[in-house]
Amino acid sequence: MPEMPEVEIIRQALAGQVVGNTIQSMEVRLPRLIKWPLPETFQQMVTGRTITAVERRGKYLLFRLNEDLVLVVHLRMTGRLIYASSGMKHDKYTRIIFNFTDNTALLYADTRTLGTLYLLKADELWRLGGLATLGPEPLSAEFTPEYLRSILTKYRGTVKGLLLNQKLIGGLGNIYVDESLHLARIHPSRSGNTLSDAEIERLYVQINHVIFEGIQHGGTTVRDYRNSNGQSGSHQHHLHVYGRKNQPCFRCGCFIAKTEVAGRGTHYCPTCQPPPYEAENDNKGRR
DNA sequence: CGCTCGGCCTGTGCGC
DNA sequence: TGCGCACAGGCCGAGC
Repeated sequence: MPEMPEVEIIRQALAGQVVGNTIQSMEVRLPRLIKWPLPETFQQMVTGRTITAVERRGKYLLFRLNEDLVLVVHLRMTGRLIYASSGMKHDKYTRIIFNFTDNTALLYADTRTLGTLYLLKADELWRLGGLATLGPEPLSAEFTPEYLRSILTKYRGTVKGLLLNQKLIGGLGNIYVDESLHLARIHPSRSGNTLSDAEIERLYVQINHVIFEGIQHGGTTVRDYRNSNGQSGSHQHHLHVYGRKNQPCFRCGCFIAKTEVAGRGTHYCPTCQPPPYEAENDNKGRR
């Protein structure tokens, strides 16, 4: 579900809603979502703590608590965090509830229950593998054209597989990968090490562009995504290929195709994004 | 080591 | 209409 822009929108809203709130009690309806420590321990440790900041790294949300504790939440495919005023009804997908002393609450809801929660000491975040190994994020100073080139040139798998690998770039997911490859006019099945300098530059620009626009539009709501106030984003109205199978490409009018690349449903324009053999011969010819 | 793929879950939508 | 199957925005770990 949520990719970096959606998680960032949630973070921004929650930062204004829950910072300063103290957790009075915690209700665990589905213990298996709590991966560390044991649910009972988690519950004891979090009770009485105050939220001091809400941060994000890649698609992870980090709630800083007093006494150097960090509550880490990953929403996976269908997780949602909702700030609830007192008396708000919880739907049947509400799995975990943090009740605050002012009678408001933070609800963790999740349809497919793939989400994960952790509670760690600030100096033990390295224990969380996926978080500790996150690569540079789009829009950050560490994410440069040179960095993108350095990882592409030694990558023999598909460029889509590379972009989805959180260890190489943190925060991209299926929608924004398809969108950035389309705008950069690169076929998702191309091998990373076959991209020309011009293609790498275009890809760099478009990754930052789609992530920036996604945040500007409050995220992309395909089905489950909502911000912490329960509102949808609007970036789905600005998508060029994702979810547009058999609809005309905005650039050339050809029909958008859908296949599978890197194990994921993949949308692209067969004309604007020429398949590997063609594009790679093209590059050789140019050099 | 580098990369691909199945599994984890539940709900929805499509084709027959 | 009803039913079964494929697929869904992510990640981890097994396996090649």
